[in-house]
Amino acid sequence: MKKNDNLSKIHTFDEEGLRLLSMRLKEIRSEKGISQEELAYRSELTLSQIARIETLKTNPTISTLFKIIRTLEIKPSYLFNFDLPKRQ
Amino acid sequence: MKKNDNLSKIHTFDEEGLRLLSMRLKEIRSEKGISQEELAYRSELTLSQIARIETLKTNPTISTLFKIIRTLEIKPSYLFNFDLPKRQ
DNA sequence: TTATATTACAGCAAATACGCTATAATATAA
DNA sequence: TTATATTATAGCGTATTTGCTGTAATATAA
Repeated sequence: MKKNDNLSKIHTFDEEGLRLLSMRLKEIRSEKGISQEELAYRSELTLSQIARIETLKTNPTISTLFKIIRTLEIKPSYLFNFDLPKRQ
Repeated sequence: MKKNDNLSKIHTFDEEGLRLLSMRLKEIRSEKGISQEELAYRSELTLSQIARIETLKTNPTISTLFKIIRTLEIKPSYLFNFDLPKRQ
């Protein structure tokens, strides 16, 4: 997987955004008292993928996040309830 | 590009979510009076990619959307201000 | 402690996102 | 109308996501 090779990256990784997203997902999953495995199963995603999102090992597609959002029965804006300042 | 080959799809495409997202992006871009090209340039994305998002030809990664969000100087929740009902 | 549940990590193959470049189609202005 | 701006489409190459399948590490329970 080689995530430490930051030299060969075209599709750039917004680490700050991904970190905030990961935090929100963990928070909401904890609120709902659901494990990564249960979320994966109910979302029709793999446990791998849920873990990769929460540990910042991947840059998920929006459809993957939509699956999670639908499963958690939340509004998309609830998962994305954080600020992302403009880059200077 | 072959978007009509729905038989060999693993990474599933949430068409409804992508359509809602596309609508919000067009709306916000129009509110701000900015062209796809201008948005692409300022976001450091390609015009191709912006067009693909708005015409539902791609399933963008969240980092791509974060670039757009930062450029438009909006909250992530503003772009995701729509509902996604749970799948039965 | 030991057992169990949960989370993290790893490698492979298939599918796809994205940059790049060009062109076509469409809308808007003159 | 013609010119110009904007949006849509297309193909190619590379990097990446995701599923799949394990295994390891860590937390929790007994």
